[in-house]
Amino acid sequence: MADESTGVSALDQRIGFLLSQLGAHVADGFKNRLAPLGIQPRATAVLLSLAAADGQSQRELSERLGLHRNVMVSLIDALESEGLVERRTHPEDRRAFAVSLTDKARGLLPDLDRVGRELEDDVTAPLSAEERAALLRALQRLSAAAGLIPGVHPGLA
Amino acid sequence: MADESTGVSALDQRIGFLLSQLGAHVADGFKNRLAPLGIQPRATAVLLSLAAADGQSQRELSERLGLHRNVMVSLIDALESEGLVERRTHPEDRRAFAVSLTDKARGLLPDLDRVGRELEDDVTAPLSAEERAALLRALQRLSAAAGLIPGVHPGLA
DNA sequence: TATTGTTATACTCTATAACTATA
DNA sequence: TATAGTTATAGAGTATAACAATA
Repeated sequence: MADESTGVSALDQRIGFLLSQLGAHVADGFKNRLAPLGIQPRATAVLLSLAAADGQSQRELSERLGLHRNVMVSLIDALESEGLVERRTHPEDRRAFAVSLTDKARGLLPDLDRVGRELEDDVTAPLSAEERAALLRALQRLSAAAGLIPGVHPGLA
Repeated sequence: MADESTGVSALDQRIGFLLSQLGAHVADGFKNRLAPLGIQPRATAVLLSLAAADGQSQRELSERLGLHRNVMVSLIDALESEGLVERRTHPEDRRAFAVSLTDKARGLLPDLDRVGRELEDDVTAPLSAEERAALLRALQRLSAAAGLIPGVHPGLA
């Protein structure tokens, strides 16, 4: 396993390295496939979070996605100028906005889902259905054991 | 699988998302474990590349690691000021340097290897030895099929 | 004429703090 | 007094182009 001259294991024998390498590759692929839709990964995270719970405040979105609230301002600014979200008056707190998806954004959700599915199909193409299912279960267990919040990407921050 | 109200699959059911999520987590963990050694992931990549082939020029290192040559200048500057590499005269090209590991850097290699092993053990703790081996093989196949160069991390760039 | 290493420049990102209006 | 959103500022990081020495 270890190179005789250096005593250092090859990185491609390391699960940690492979996870990180493949993870970065997948993240790049996702970003590239998103580009034609004119949307970025962070914006996607906001849209999906709002799809699950519309009308969240910017603070709620920031906390859930692990971003600083200052960053959320320009993110929502961009989404609003693209007509994908609206800042509505918050029903319970006049300091806050209730950020809400527009119809245009709802029309985009299936595309976002499709991009994710196509990417997954491409990346896992070498695996049989059984191997794919086993990999999914293994990754879910590792993610849970690492204390990662389901659906929250640490690289967004 | 898909949420009834939105038609969007949960991200934690997606192999692509999980790979990216875990990959970012592992990369963070690696960076954190490296910090006490006073070294960064990029610098680690340079040291490991030199451990495999000492005396490479900055251009060779740049190409192999997927970094721009301008970035390599400050990277080597930092490593040199820390006493981990030396710029020697290149035996075949007087424009170039032969970047060489110092004894101090060679003494650091086992630590770098240990960090990678400890991280892998932590991340894969929930898996049996058999499951771990199966995961390693699956990730190796996916990495190869994706056209990734063994041992080269796309996120370095 | 092309290439290696270097430097300068502008551009983007990020982090911190401070401000306003509400609570 | 604390919080939601915003803005300003400085620092880090990145990309581009240009330069001197050498091929």
